[in-house]
Amino acid sequence: MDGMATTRQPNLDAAGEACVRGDAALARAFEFLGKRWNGVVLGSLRDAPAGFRELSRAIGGISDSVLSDRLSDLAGAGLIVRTVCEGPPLAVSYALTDRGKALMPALEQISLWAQEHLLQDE
Amino acid sequence: MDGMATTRQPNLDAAGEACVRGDAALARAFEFLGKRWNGVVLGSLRDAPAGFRELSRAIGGISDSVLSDRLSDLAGAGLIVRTVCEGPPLAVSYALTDRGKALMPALEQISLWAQEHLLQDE
DNA sequence: ATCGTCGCTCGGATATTCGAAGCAGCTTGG
DNA sequence: CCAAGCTGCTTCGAATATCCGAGCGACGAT
Repeated sequence: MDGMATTRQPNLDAAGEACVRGDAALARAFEFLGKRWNGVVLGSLRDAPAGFRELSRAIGGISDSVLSDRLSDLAGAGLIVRTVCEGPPLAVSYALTDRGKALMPALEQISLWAQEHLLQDE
Repeated sequence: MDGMATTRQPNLDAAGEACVRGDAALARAFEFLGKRWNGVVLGSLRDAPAGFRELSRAIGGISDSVLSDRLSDLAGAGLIVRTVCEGPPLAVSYALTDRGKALMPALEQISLWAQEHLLQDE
């Protein structure tokens, strides 16, 4: 061990910081994706817009309050839009924005990975 | 009412099951990725194995207790391995397994998305 | 011996999520 | 008409998850 570990160059350089290995961008992304249902909600919107109850059912296992929260978050972040269809029957529809759509390839990749490596348990 | 679903057939199609719009696989994946730091931890391990403190610093903002928890989770799920290097200096090293490595393309995709669509706000 | 680092664990605050219930408006239907 | 079901949420209390700081044993350097 003598030769090698004496110095520690791994990720601190004299100048200062900003040596974030894990990608600051990745970290930023996971401030959203790391919330319990955000990823799944986005995935449910992948193929088509949907209403509140529709999402609730499609996702399964999420509570109304949380879904409402997630939807607000996502809308606030500009990943989805909430559209109210007046008419009489008063329907609401959530859909992906461009920013949200741009995330779909990543989600598909994850889905693929899950299908191959996480089939149903480990 | 117009359109669809006149009767209460939410979204079951005749063929069989798997009508889960959001992809069951995606949902499964987000049982891990949806936990607050899991994605970032994996991302930090992308290029090279690392020790506990090293990860703690590289990630920044995570507490020891949570990091420890995440590491256990990930190890339990078979995405990373914990290797103890005896010697005297007693070092521990966490590294991705094959399963974990297989997830990297997806993470890169997410990172890319974040760089383009999530540059700096909030 | 004293200090600093590494790899964790423990305890207690604080934030997040859950699950059920409630409310208003519209629709079916008896 | 009025019960009963649907949709789109909101509120509440309780369970969980996460955060933060402190501490412990082992080791190396000073």
